[in-house]
Amino acid sequence: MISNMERLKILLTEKGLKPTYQRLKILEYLDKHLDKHPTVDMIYEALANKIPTISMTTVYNTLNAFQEKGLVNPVTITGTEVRYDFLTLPHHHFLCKKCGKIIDIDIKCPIGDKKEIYGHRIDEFHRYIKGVCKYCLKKEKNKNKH
Amino acid sequence: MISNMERLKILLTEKGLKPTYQRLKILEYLDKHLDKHPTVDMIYEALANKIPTISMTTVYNTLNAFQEKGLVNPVTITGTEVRYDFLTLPHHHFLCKKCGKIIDIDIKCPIGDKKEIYGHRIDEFHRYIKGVCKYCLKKEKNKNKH
DNA sequence: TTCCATATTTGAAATCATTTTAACCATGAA
DNA sequence: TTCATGGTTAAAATGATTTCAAATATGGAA
Repeated sequence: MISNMERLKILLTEKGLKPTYQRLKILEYLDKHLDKHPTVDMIYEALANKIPTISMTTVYNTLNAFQEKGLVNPVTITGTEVRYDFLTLPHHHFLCKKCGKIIDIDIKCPIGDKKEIYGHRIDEFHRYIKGVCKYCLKKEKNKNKH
Repeated sequence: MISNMERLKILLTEKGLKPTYQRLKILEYLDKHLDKHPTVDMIYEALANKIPTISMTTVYNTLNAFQEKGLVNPVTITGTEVRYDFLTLPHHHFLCKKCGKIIDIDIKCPIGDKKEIYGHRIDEFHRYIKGVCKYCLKKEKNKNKH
């Protein structure tokens, strides 16, 4: 049975990146917190406990390298910060304007598989929705009851 | 016959913004260059000729005010800069990775009119595509002929 | 029209995220 | 062991955006 760390090590090597301790730890964090869509800062803060010498520059460098290799996708949905998304399957994002949570959403759409639109070649297809998530809607409803 | 400037003046007043000279000029620029999706800098540079005293701060302030009132939409498709989109009808964006141009696209999609998805309330629905525009594709083709 | 209160504009300074730089360190090959 | 290469680090530089306080413009009331 292959361990999770082994899996991530292989992933880095496949992408042509040396599996250094810092890169592995950053990748592990992204993998463990898929739902968080963390910022550079969140990753740095979380790892600084375990790796006291880690620097912001390393987190920036690493995320830029991951992005170039297609391991990670920047998500600029909030408009004020860059969040990072560990790439698994293509999916879309929902930003809750109340709690700020970013929720992964699967939207089926006929354009999804097209390779071309109005003569332009399609390489990437991104979608995002802003609104209020069902948890915040529920809270609002309960508040109004009293 | 109502002039274009009158129309923009009315638009500002309707939104609760005093139609000052600077705001009118910025709005006029946005209206005249719908296809450009300009940055703060592009607007500043273009207006600095006509209004030598205008400041960056004013352009920032004005765009932030326009955004709050729903006159303008920030477009973060390139990942390195904020482009501004003068709101007319809902539409989507195509970024050409060769020439950097942002092209407005009309995509029909069944989800487009939905008010809810997986229980979350939909307020805004954004979509963007990255690829190579038809003009750059044509250039590439011609190059290969020789 | 003139005066006034208020909102807007302005340039300078402050802030904040990100990148650059240069020194240091780790790794693997000769 | 030595060397070359690439990665990590902290400090400094950069660049976009915001804050601040003073100056100015605006629209309403007298």
